[in-house]
Amino acid sequence: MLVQRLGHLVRLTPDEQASLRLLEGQRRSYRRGSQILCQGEPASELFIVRDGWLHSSVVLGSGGRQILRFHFRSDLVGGACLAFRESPETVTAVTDVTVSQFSRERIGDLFENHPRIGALLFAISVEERVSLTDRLASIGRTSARARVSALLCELYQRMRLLGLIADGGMQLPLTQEEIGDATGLTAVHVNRMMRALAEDGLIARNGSQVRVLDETRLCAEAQFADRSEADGDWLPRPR
Amino acid sequence: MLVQRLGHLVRLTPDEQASLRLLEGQRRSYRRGSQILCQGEPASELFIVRDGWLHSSVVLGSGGRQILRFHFRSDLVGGACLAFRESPETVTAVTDVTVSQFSRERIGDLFENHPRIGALLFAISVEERVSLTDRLASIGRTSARARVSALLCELYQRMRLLGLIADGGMQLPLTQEEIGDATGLTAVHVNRMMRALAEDGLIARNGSQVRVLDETRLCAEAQFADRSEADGDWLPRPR
DNA sequence: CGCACCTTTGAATGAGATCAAAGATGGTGG
DNA sequence: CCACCATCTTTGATCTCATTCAAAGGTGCG
Repeated sequence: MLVQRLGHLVRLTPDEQASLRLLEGQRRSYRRGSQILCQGEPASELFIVRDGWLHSSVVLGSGGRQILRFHFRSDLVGGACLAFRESPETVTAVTDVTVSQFSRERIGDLFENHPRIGALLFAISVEERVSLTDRLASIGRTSARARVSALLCELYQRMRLLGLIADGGMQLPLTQEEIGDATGLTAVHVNRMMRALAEDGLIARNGSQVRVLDETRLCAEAQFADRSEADGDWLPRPR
Repeated sequence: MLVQRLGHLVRLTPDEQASLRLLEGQRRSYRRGSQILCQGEPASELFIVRDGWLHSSVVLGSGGRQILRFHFRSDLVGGACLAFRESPETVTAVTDVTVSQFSRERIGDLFENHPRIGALLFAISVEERVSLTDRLASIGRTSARARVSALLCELYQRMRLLGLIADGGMQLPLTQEEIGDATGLTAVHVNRMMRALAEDGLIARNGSQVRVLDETRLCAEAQFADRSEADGDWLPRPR
């Protein structure tokens, strides 16, 4: 599945594809709510999401929690172990999940044997960094309503890329508290904002199902930046 | 200077060092206030800071600006062009600066010829990502006072690593508006927080000079996470 | 010296937090 | 299959931190 993700930018050679598939051997499942990685504990394994949702978060001394990113199918999780001995973040299963697990030395092998894959991994990491900076701008500089809208836009567009949207509706397995932790708001205020968005006809809710009724307006309110396509001209030749 | 930065984790081979130094040929200077990269415009060049401060920021439709990160000597700037045709962020000179400039194809070459350097670049990118997530948690989940403290802690520790601290004092060439744009606050409120920190004996100010009087307490108030040392065990062999 | 920009301070306002409690939902075990 | 309990959502009232607006000092540069 990482094959598809990286293959977005370039056509991978059979050899590259085979090496990537090697990463996806060891498969594990976790129950919703379980912690796959824990802030402050040693970590040297990475994960590729096969199925389900996870999120990574940082917990502050005061008890506050900031959710950094939600992870879906084909996302690479736990990359922090490539720069830190102890995990700087906690990774939690939002739903029941299945992941592929492998040790960070495999990443070193990839860089060595398939420089272009290394470069692609770098490009993906840059993409996620930009996604983080967009969130930062959203939380730092926009209203509660815009922040909730922005999160919905982000999730909606990412799920659409994965083909997880059925006629405008997406399954959001998140509590309002989790949405609050992702947007820097309280659960109570998230509730009010969601209700307001629904009343204004931007979205419709039905249990955990959310339909985006007016994506254009939602993106506008969110000040959501739709990032241009990636571009692999700079990549080294495949080996 | 990138040599020193990457050489932190491992001992670079002479060959690796030479290749890195090739990046630092083309040198350019910019006046304080000038924009080196501009959000939305095509970009395919990267920069290494030689001297001076820059920051990268995102500007929102409403006019709000979020400063994402300050860049010092030996920082690599503009990596976003490795994943996006158009720059997702603006890079501005905070002071007069000198940078080395090179095209993104050079990065491709590095990945190809020196896999370990590719991996090191990846590790650095992970480090900066974590720094961003710490900022995100700070802005999303802590008080104004803590946010300002956290920014001061971050800058203080980074400058110390670069040897830019003279007996507890650092030169902060930032306006309070810039500090506000970095912390998600208004300039007015930044002013009040700085004053409060000074009154409480955590810092002392004198023009643009800031001395940290009680680093322990400042870090505690900031809920500042001092990240553990990096670790290069997973890196591929040098070529 | 004078102008532009920055810092400082005060007062009024407002967005979002907090506190509290009443519905809704869904998973589990009897 | 149903009842119960935990968890989540919804709503109202109040409070607080940060913003906004305004104007008076500072600072440094041309």
